[in-house]
Amino acid sequence: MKPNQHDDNGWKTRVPNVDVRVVVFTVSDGRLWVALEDRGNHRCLPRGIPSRDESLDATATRILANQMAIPERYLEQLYSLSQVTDGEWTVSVTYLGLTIAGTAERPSNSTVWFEAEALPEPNHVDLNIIQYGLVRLRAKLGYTTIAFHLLPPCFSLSELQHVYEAVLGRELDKRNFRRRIHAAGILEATGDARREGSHRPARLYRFRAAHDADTYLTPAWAANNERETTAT
Amino acid sequence: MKPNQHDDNGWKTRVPNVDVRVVVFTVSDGRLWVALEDRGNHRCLPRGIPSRDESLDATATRILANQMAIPERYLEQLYSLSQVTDGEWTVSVTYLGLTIAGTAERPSNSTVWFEAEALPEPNHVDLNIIQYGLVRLRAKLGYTTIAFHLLPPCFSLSELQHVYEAVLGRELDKRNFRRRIHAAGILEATGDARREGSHRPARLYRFRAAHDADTYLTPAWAANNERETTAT
DNA sequence: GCAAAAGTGTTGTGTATACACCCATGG
DNA sequence: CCATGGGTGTATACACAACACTTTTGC
Repeated sequence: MKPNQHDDNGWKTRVPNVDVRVVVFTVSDGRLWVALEDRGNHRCLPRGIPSRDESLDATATRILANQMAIPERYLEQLYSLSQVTDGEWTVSVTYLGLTIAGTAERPSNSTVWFEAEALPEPNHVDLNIIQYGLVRLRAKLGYTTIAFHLLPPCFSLSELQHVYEAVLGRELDKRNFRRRIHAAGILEATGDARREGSHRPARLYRFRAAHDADTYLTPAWAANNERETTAT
Repeated sequence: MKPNQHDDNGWKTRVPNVDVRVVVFTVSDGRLWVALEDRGNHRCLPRGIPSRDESLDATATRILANQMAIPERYLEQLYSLSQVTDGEWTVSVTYLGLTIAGTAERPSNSTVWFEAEALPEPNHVDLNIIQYGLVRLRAKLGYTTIAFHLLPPCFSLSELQHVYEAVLGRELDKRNFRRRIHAAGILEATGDARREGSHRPARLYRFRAAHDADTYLTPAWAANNERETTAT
């Protein structure tokens, strides 16, 4: 039995611990990465305990900002599950997070990035959560503009395509991809171009204001219904 | 302050209560209904407290079976949220459930069904959950076979179409609907027909074995990762 | 001039939509 | 024979996949 277990007075076995765990993805170098927290002898998903006065979304943001020094660009709740591990009963609320590679000002030394295809030995629960997060992320690429959040405000179409390819794990046809993006009407050209090699410069784009389409499967009310209410 | 609040010893404000709430839909009489629990002075979503030795899915099933006498056919987790209501901090894990109208053997007298379009005065949190459940159900009609669970094992194509129409809240074209269903290859004719009025009898169908496509956005591991594990 | 990435169109194929009439039965 | 719901096909528009070459630049 571990010290913080209180089977004797009974309450600790009847009320679960609640934690929030976040699967943060980023794309860098044409590959997809997942942030894990380095706890010396093992690595696990960034996690933390919600407090009474914040929403679960806010908890997830706080975990990333304070513990991992990761400035998150996008957060979406994934799934909740109950587990008993080493005698501790925990209900975990899991989140999918996206960020831009290399945007942390002072990278936390407890944050380590792993390629999504070559993860180390996280526990089974965390591994399942990561895999499910990837399933959701891949699915959402198809019908939302979620990929925005993996890119800086200004980018080329090739960069955008590389993000899609890194997440999906397969190559896409350049012409079909560009047609689809243009048809969606979500980009506007900045007018600038970027010269970065012995080849034709790339035109740069930014996303238009209305990014809201990707809150599709996330209930709109989830962000702000977490304050005091009166009804039961 | 309510009696079960323990601000003085501190732990109750630092560990939330956890409950599970289920939005159960059924289709009957061409309309969509939601089950609420009648608590005398108010009505709310069926809810209950998870216990240590069961998964959250199992909690939801138990709530429906024991409290509401509703035999659920389908369950899918919706969303989790944290709220402080009347001084009580609660993390609620919400579920979408489907059932077949009139299948309860001994209907519970605390279960009342309301039309989804004409709900009474549930609290705001529950109302939001119901609306979000409906959004998810509608979305899933399009790309899964979730509607199966709102019908008995044997049914006519018109009955199936009526279910779609009741959930979506709009009429569908009969020929396009039937073509789509047939093209999906998920039905097989029983060979029987049903005579039930002064008109041509309807051929009856059943669903083929492979219903699993609707576990799409629900992680496959969610059902059975809830037992004791060893790693952190 | 050549290597390297940017950029551009057409064609076929499948999928969704709109739409109107005949069929089988009970009374 | 008629009212009622069951059952069927076609034409059109749109979305998606396959596919190859020209452009601009740095060196």
